[in-house]
Amino acid sequence: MATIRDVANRAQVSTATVSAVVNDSAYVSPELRARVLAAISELDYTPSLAARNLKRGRSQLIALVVADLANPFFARMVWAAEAAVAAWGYSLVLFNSDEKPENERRILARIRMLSCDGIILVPVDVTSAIPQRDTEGEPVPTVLFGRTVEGQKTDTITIDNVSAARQVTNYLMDLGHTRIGTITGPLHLTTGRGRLDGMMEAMRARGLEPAASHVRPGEFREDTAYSVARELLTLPEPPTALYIANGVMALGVMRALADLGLKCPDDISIASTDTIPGIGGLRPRLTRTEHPVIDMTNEALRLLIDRINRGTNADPRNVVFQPSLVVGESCGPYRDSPPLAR
Amino acid sequence: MATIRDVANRAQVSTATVSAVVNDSAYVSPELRARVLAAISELDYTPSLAARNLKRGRSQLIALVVADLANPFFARMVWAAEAAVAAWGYSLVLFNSDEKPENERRILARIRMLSCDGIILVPVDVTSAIPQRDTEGEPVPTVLFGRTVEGQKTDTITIDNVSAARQVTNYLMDLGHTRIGTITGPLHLTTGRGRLDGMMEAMRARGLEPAASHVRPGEFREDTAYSVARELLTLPEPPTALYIANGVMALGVMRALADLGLKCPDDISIASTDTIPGIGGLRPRLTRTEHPVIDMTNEALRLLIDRINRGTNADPRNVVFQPSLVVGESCGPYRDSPPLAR
DNA sequence: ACCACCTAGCTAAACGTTTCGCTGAAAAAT
DNA sequence: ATTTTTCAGCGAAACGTTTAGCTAGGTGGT
Repeated sequence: MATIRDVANRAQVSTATVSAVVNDSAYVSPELRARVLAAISELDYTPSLAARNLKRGRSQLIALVVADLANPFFARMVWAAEAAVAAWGYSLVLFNSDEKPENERRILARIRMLSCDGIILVPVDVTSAIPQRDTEGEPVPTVLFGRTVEGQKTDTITIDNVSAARQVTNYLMDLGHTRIGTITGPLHLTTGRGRLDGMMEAMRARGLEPAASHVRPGEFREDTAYSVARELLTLPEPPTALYIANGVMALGVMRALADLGLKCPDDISIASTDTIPGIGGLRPRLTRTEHPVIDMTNEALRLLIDRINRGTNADPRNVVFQPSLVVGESCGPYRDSPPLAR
Repeated sequence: MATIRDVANRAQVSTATVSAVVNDSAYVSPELRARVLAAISELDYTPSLAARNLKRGRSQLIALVVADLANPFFARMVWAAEAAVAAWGYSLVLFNSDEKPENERRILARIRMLSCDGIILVPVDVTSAIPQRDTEGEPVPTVLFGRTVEGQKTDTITIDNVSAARQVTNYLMDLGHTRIGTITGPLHLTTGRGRLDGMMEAMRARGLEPAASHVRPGEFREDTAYSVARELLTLPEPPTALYIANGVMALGVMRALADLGLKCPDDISIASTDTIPGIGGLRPRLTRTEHPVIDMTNEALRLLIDRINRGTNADPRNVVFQPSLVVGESCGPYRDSPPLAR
């Protein structure tokens, strides 16, 4: 492949002149510019970003590390991130830690080797470590997404999980439900913990509390939620309403209802934090809080590009998005003695 | 950030010795090796992939260019590709051409600049151009995925679209349906064209042909399929069965049915090529051909890594996956005079 | 005519790594 | 004891680009 030296030879100019034309970084006379452009075209010259990176210390790469790429929530985030990164003139390097700390460590080491200009990270745990450029501690520009991490001075983009859960729980209580169960996310994550806290706070504010047997861990996984929902729904005294802590688990719960021959809201009311795109149009429409994933991702990129350009000394910023309740068709007023599952 | 020279200084050896230790590429005495490893640790040294790339001519990057990242089919592909690429020791650079030729051209130019070691490309059109390393025409190792391109000597991974459509259409005809409609993909794509061809061939083999008004373009988009389905289903003599050419459009059709108060298979039978993960568990379960996206993606990566290692001179390989019909609950036997939509 | 200033284009070093070829010391062969 | 062979470790060039500093020629002022 042709290099800048080949182009310089062909155009009878220096490499500095070719570089000035390619980058439009200095005045070059029209005559020389025309010769350089002709040589570039004739030789089909493409600059090497590796060489440019080596000289300038910028890779034009943004790393995105999601926690569970199989989750449609993160698929939407990837979609938005790719578009935003392209719009800013970068390329997206995608990693999936699959909720494993050892994967995350290896990925962050790889990101240092690639000398990515910035990172968007969905941390696997509250102790995830932001990579540093060197032992003196200058961090790679990083935005934490959706979840926060202890003791780290980085920009963060989160949603108000407590408020999301509170809105859903209040809605169910407004409909008269008092026996409300929940299927939770992992409680070591700020998202999982915040959503359970929000539900508990909302119920306690009205002098209520879920039965211990009605609070089950679903690990943010569809299949786990499916199993747990079957258990909940076949208890002697099942809940009359369910708060489900993410969209993927909501899908599992809907599958469990279908398999048990139960309908919502006839037999049970269900509502969730977030949903799955695509099923939003199916009946019954799920009552849920909506996460503005696209807006959050775009804002994360804006913060990150700003951090890359302005350096890492400025105070970190924490942007908290507010979820909004979307009332669907999956919740109804409390009624005595819902039919037992068969 | 520490460089190999810093490590060499600290360990009192040469950069060649440090490189030999880091890469395990030559014998180094235990004493020197220990000194180098200690220095690496003390200085928190991370090799620069940019410098390595410049010297070796290998970036350790694989580019994945999908055609529509909003489509869950491609989201699954991205999930599988990230895992496979990581397993082979590469990093994944993700691009979304959004079915636009001008995006694809810009993306392929960027991939050359990044000197990606290989590309998996879902081409936007049958005339998409595989990038060359130089004007002498040595191509970047590339595997075309799902769709093929005219006159290009590259490895390809496809599904037998004709067979997929034929299986679904035969199933519907076996149930007694003769008035079968279809919502097609873009016909300039080998996938869209192949599926319509397969349906036509299957019907013609039994002396049948869809009514012209029953063949509508859905562009592989959910919202387009939704509109088109409403039109089809409110015709004076609507089809009694529908073949839908991809999973996303099947979702749109199901939404249209729900909005029109129609049920399948009671009011109409519907079946599709491919589906959307996540809705497979909801009722009624969609009858469909299943695309082994994960297997196809893994095989694409195997072909690509092999091509990277062995060079681009070997004959191209074309692996065609066979879809399999999965009978769900969305099709029933033909019955006279299905109820009209209200 | 001479001097001062400006500027387009050039030279060459540097970015961080790899690796070829060299060399001095040790081991083996005679 | 001498000669030959082997090998661990090293020096330095190269990968392709950018850019600081230099210079020759042109322009403007006196």
